[in-house]
Amino acid sequence: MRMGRPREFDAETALDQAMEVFWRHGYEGATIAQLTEAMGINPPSLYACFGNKEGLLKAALDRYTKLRGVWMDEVVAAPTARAVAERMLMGIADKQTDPANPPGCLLVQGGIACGTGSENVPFELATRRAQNEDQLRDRFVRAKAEGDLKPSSDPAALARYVSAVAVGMGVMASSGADREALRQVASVAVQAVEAQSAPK
Amino acid sequence: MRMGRPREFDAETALDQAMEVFWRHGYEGATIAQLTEAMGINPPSLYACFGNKEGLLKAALDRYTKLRGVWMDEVVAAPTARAVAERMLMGIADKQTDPANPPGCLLVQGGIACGTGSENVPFELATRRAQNEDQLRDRFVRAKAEGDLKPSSDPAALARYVSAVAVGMGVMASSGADREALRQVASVAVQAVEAQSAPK
DNA sequence: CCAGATATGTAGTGTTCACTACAGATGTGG
DNA sequence: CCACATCTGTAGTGAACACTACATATCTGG
Repeated sequence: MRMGRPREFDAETALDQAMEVFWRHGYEGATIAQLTEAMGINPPSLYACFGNKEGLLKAALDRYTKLRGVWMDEVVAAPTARAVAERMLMGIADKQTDPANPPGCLLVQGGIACGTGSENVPFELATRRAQNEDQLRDRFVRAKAEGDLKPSSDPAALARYVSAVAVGMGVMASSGADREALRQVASVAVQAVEAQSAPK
Repeated sequence: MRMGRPREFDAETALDQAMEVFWRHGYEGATIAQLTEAMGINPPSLYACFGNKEGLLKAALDRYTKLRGVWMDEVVAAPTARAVAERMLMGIADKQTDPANPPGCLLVQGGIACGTGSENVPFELATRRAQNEDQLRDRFVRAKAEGDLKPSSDPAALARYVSAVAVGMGVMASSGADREALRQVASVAVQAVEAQSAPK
């Protein structure tokens, strides 16, 4: 099998740069010119490697969720439902205001609403947010089985709630909320989970 | 003063149609062609009346927040902080899944991230979301003064929290969450406010 | 060192976008 | 009825967009 000329850029490094552009400007707001410049490549290299703009977004999302998945594993490893919620929301407050990244969350900034021809972009983002929610729900199901959450509690509703708060914090972060403000939101939000926890 | 030919369309009716297009596709995803078709007018009429695309968005946002303001007044008229939060979040669950409108909230769907040249669109939306939050905060400040909220509570943090949940619910609604799912989120969320309420 | 295969850079392609020039239509004031 | 002002519909405008044709460069297998 013939190999041909090897590519001169590192795909993952380039993806990190593309991720940041999508994160800051959204899918529709990001232009190929911005993406190629940030990635340090020319359009033909981008299309040869990722197919098209949407393919590049999906690759960036894969990378994002993969990194995030590692962190989520740590989150759900917390001992109680309350600790899970606290670790998650406090961590999100920090992550979403980390100056190393654009503010907010790529799964929100990427594109909540899109124009004709990009309808599956919001769907793609929603699917990945739902995966997070599922992971959280499974953890809360376990917490209920362990007697950590009240028998009357609804693990799915709790997971959906925590997800909603996380998304809301992301939007706030992208519109300028600072770390302390987000931590206060997280701190209040955790109390609802605490209210569903069994008395010790 | 000369009057000239009168316009043949009703500006508010046309705005309602434009609002729906922005709501469904976002600012960048909405095209002038879609907007003019929905409004039943031609581009020159749009530009004569609203200046440009961004002017049209602002006019639509003004109309949206005006209608919403009436409802918010009812919300903050609830007797307790808990009742305010419940009325607001339950109402939002219903409004954001009302089939008469696109799902979610225009102040979120309009555009969280935008491309170069539309940077002030997200800012414009954030400003209007902040107005809601301010109204809520003022109400919670009062609740604290009345002894309805604990002395240790932070009205600004509570208002920010409720706003965040509302935004998160909007994103969920736009990605397919049904009314019951949103009501469950609201129901859980209210418990955090309850935890900040003074024991009766 | 040659043939085939893949990557790269230059320089475009057609399409779609927000926006407008212009001519005709419809109103008001004198 | 005329001068003027504003609106409307047709038909575009230049610019920006996602994407690509093509020539050249750089690799591997034989």
